[in-house]
Amino acid sequence: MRQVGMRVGALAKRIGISVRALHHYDQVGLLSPARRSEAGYRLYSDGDIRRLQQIRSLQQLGLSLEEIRDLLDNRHVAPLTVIDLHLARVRQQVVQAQNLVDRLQQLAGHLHASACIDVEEALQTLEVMQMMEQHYTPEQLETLRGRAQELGAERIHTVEEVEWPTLIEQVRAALDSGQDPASPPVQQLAQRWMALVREFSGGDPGIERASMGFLREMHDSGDPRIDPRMSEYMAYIGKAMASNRGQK
Amino acid sequence: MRQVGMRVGALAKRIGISVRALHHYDQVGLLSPARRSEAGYRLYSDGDIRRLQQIRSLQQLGLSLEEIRDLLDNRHVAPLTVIDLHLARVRQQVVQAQNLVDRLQQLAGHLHASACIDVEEALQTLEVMQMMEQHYTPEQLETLRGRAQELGAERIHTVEEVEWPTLIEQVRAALDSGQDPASPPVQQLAQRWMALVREFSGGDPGIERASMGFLREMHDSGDPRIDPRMSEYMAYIGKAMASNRGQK
DNA sequence: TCAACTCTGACGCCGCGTTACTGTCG
DNA sequence: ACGACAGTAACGCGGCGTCAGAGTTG
Repeated sequence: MRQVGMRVGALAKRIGISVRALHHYDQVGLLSPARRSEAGYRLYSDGDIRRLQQIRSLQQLGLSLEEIRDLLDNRHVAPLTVIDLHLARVRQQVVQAQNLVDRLQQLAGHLHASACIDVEEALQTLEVMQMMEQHYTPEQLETLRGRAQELGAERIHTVEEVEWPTLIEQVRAALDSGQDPASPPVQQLAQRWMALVREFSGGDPGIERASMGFLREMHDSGDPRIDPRMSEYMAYIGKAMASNRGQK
Repeated sequence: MRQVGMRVGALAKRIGISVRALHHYDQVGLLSPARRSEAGYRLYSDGDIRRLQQIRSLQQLGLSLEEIRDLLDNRHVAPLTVIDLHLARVRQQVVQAQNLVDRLQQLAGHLHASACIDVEEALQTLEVMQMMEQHYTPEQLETLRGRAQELGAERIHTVEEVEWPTLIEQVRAALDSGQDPASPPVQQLAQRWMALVREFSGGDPGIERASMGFLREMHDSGDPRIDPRMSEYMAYIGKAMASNRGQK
């Protein structure tokens, strides 16, 4: 019995694998049975079984069938290199999956907090968060989080949904009516603008600079949540602030 | 320009995606352009762009295209559930990847330590380690590791490669020559057997019991590294030990 | 007319799962 | 002659990459 070798079904059951898998290994040249019966049945030798066990072990380490074949067949591929490279890959996977977990937790947090918030809204929040993580340094993010807590969710909501839109609209009106940036009304708008920015940045110049890049990036990417004329407004307010500094 | 919509190439460049991907999204009904030109060119509206951005965001969270479609199309699939479920999946991924890292590090350690050790040898070590992790409790493993350090690598090697094989061979000879398990020579072999087991188990009865299951498992799985008559030897030695206890 | 773009259609990847149909063994 | 096996061949999954060949646009 042992001499003639095992057939696919028996081997599959013994190792805990599917017959199809064995067929596949044969097909790709990873494990071909030592012999065939007259009827063409695959007959696996003890050596084949050992090889199969090695294959399974290496598979559980996450190696691809091709890598396993190279490892077991070619002595010239250094196991050290293969394993070390693979280790680096898997480490990378862990990091990325962990990042995913973090972001998903944030999103889940938003969803649970705001009860029946819809996907789009949560996604907007998430997108902004991701953008922020790209544009601010970790310390700046820390500072911003601190400011946000001081201000409270209500105040933030008011500013984002009421005060900024109102201010932007006033700036647009002033710009379109051709008012001089140095004129008192526009100066007042500029003051208000700076006040709002300061309220969130906490006066940190690094954060204010980063915010500029952040806004420009969102604008350039054509984000429809950003007023397409935002750069005009910013230039206009910039002139107003410059004339103010000039006067002083 | 904005009214007629963007064509694939432009949209692809703007979002940072391939044209093929957009074709694919259209094919699977994830994102179909608002209109088509007379020549059949896909023309994407601003709404399409927003949707595409949402798609990309959800993709970066690791959701499948199908899940994304369901989330964005059907309001009846609760985002909470989808996200929470996915979060659980990704957490699982992290755990498994971390386990992989641990095992790979062990393997890499063996490879680096024994310089030019070949794959098979390292794999054997690894397989045994995995078997051990299944059969011993974490505390037992801790104990075993402690014992192994006390004994030193050299002593372990001697026992595994010389003393055990020698003892097993003597037991086989005694068994095959039909010696009475209660006879003094066999009693001595049993003493030696127990001494070797105690040297590694540290006398912990839980470990000794687990080791029995461990050996039997390896034997039943037909591992060619285990002497196929091992269970015979164990029964024989068991009798010897029993007769010893009976005498006492 | 030419380049740059667009279209559709089809195969390839990886590790098999899943039919579907035919042949062999006891 | 039947049922439990074996064989080969083929498509399918996910998310596109990558041709190939033909038509459109500026």
